[in-house]
Amino acid sequence: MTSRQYNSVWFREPRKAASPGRSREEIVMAAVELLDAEGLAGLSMRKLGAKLSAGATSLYWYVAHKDELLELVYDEVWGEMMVPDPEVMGWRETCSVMSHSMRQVILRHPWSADLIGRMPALGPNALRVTDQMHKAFRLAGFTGLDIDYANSTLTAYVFGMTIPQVAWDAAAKDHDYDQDRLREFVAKAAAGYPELVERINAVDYDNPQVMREVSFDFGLVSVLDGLERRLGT
Amino acid sequence: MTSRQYNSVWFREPRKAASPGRSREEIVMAAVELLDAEGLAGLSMRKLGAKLSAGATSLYWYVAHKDELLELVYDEVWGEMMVPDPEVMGWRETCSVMSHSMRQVILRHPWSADLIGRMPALGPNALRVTDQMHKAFRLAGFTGLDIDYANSTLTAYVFGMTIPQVAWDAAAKDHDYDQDRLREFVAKAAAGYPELVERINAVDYDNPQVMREVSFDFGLVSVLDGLERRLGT
DNA sequence: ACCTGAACACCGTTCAAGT
DNA sequence: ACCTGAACACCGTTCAAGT
Repeated sequence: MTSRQYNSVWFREPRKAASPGRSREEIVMAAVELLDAEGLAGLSMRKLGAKLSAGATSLYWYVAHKDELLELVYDEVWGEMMVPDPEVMGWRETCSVMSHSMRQVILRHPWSADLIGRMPALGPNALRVTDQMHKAFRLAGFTGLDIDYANSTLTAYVFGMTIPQVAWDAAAKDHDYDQDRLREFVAKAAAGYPELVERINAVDYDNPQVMREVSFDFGLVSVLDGLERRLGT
Repeated sequence: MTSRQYNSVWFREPRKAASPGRSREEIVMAAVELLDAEGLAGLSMRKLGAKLSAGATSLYWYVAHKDELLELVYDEVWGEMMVPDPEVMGWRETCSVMSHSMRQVILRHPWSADLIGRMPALGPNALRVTDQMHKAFRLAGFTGLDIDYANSTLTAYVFGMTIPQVAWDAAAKDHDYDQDRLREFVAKAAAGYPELVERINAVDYDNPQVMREVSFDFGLVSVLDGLERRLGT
């Protein structure tokens, strides 16, 4: 395999821009725009180069390879997540706000869902968010490794809830938003599974967004309750 | 865009094999092997064709496109998940066993982590697992949509906990398993974040597997406690 | 009905050559 | 120091042509 040393993007000073639109910062910005518009599959070094009116391979002066670029855009996503100060909001409220923000950011940048399983979140923005969350859990009363565990649990919930949702949205978009057909499809697929059939009609297909919010909050409250229980109050 | 109708793989009868190693079943099996060996990026129609001693494009007789093949292998993964009968095990134990099984399956097939955000789980195996889980939550005392919500919450936790772990493993493998360097790297990256620095040395770098298990169980118990709380006992 | 190879329109990345 | 285009080794997919 590659067998390179662990020298992350984050440890090399970004090279200075020589022409307009060619700093690391601008490259990353353009990449995010391209990703938002065309998804992960729509980002190619060639297209990105063109967008910056540069030769496709010019970018390799600023980024070692595409994966590095993805590390950079991934952290950009973390940069959009909001974490209130747990000292003024209290830990539960902090967790709640942060969870909703995290979810919204991923839904806003669906391609980021694919990156979560691809590279660890080690950029400065990710670390800042994690740091704040650790603070929240420390203030809540967790100590030692339990701080990490509690944070992992909450983050896992948010990711796990949001990532498959992105997949659903993508499938729906790909197949022309035809809610009725999708519903029919699911009903047909679920036929023969008694438990599924039972409740398939209970689902409110007309207000999927609302149902999702309710579902998300149900789980969030459950997770926070479960964590609170660890505090042994 | 493509704008095709919602006609999933699951509704077309698989075409019969004409030569040995060319049924849908065998194609999927070979694909899983290739994926296990070389990861998602290592699966190409050409390589898969070669593995089956077929022309690269012969596969298109059995599968409409690569995405469809991925849907099939994805469901294969769901087929490996074990769900005990909740009527004999009780709901909490059922959830626990299923969660660990789900996690192990994903770790065994790391490429599956990438598919979770890419396509909905609508295959027969996925439906079977979901059906069983719904049964467990119904027996637990949940009713109506709460059954869906509870199941979503648990599944989200397991996915969200496991997917980023796969990313870590991939990064570690890519960078030569050098635990010491990785540790040093993380320490350096975390410098400047007081909460992170504080506990970075508490992490047991020598037994990462053990820590992960502990972490997973911590979160799992929390989630199950939180769900139980919804039952209002 | 099933399979093939050629062809098309793409990729990421390297590298010698330019300024 | 920075950028380029050509080139290499790949992709997924289509399709006319074979049996």
